[in-house]
Amino acid sequence: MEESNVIVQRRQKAEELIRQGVKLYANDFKPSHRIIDLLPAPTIDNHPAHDAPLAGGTKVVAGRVMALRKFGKAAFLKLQDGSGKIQIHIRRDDVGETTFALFKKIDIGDIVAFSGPLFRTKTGEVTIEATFMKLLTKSLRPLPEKFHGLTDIETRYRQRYVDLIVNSEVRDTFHKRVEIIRMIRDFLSNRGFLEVETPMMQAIAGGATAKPFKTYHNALSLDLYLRVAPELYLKRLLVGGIERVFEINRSFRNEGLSTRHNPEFTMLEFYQAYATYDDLMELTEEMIPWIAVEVCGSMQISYQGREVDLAPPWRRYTMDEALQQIGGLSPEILRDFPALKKMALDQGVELQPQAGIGKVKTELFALLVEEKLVNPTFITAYPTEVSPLARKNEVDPEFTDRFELFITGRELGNAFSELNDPVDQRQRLEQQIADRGEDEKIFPVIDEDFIRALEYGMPPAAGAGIGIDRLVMLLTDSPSIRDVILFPHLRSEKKT
RNA sequence: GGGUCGUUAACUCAGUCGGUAGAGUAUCUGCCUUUUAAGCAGAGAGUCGUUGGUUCAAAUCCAACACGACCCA
Repeated sequence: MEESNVIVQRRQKAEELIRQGVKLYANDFKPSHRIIDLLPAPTIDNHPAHDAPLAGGTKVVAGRVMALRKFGKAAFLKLQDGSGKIQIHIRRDDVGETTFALFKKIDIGDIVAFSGPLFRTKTGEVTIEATFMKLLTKSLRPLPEKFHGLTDIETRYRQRYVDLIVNSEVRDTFHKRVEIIRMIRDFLSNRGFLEVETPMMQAIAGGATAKPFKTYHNALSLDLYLRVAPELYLKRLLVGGIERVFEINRSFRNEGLSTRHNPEFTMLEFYQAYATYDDLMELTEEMIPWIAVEVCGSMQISYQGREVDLAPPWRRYTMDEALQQIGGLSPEILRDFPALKKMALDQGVELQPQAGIGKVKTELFALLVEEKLVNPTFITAYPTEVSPLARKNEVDPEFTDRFELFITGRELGNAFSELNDPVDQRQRLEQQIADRGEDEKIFPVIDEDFIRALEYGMPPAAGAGIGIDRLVMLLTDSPSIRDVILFPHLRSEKKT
């Protein structure tokens, strides 16, 4: 670790304080108030009221020193706790020689307690007139510069603790993330859904087409995989009689990283017996706008400079309709497999030789349509070929009763009426395994226990998965998934 | 995996034509009892991402590598 002169000086200062008998890391002190509770409630335009009366009496606060303006025998400083910031005024004549001498050793970044009455400065700022000060934690490393702050993206992700100290909008984002997840819990719980936890370590990583992480259990002498989806376990619970069930938790995919992909990510999956994908469209269309209003204050939000209107009802297209009306394909070519395949190949799509028309359509959809779906849009009627766990449509078994939800050009959700015919399910999984290409890392084994569970009888049901990270990105206007994950994965820091 | 850009003090950034390192903040010293990026005077602080190459001379030119960002696959 680097030892800049600033850090060396701070270590020396710390040693000097120890020699003077000052505890650098005291933990025998409790604040009486959160800072935010001392400040007048903000007015509608978010400015603190300048004439609101202040609470009387001595207030005790603790927090991190974020700014320091010294004037010889007095000083102003900004103290930040988990709730907000307040200004402290300290004068030698108020606190006495001894405390003021200690105060002179305080650095920006130290965690300090102050107490005293509230007053307003001549500019109207609510301030604590300190009559007492106690060092709680000495900081040995300097915080980033006060004006520009910390902007280096790599440092922000690698040292998120610093990012959180100095960038209030980062704190806001993660508070909103928690709020969004809590609202989803409330929404589903209020509708009779039971929250469960299912295995993250699975002997067979099923439920999605994705490459898993592998690990090993010594005592069981067993290869295990980090799950790529909770789906097959949640459906076992439907079999078990839990008719409304959901899980919000991590899944893991051993694939590339991007602004939209982190190796571990958070998914909501929920399943409802005696429901169809239509019911889940309605549920989703209700839930997300409700969250948006609570978190953003409106159903009309802005994402990376684009206006997005989350007000229901949302547009619905079948995949074929979307390919025609948005992708610009003719109805004729949609029925002409060779022509369609040639078009895909000409556009640079890589196709396995055994790819059927459903796979080709899905690839063309991703290429030609997805990014144009800015306002929320349900795409329905996915080809059976690309939907091994979804129920076939009663009228046309080439398609499934499935939808995906797109907002700002990104897939946010995936849902379908669940396939609960164990014979069909086995055939579909076997077909998928037979069809997989050399490079596709679909898990090469059927989860026989899942089939066995279906053989006991799973009630007709529909299930949906919603990417929580992407939902949080949308509602916090964050450009990268790394902005909504506290500790995103990066390559190892260089060791030199 | 491919392309483009970036990496200089703790932080934010300059650095011209290749001539041996700069600013602001932060830090240290002195002055300063209502400041708001406080002010004034002074000081210290660098493996210029790493390793090679070209050159009398490299932060600067070339190559490889590392890490990051964005775009593409």
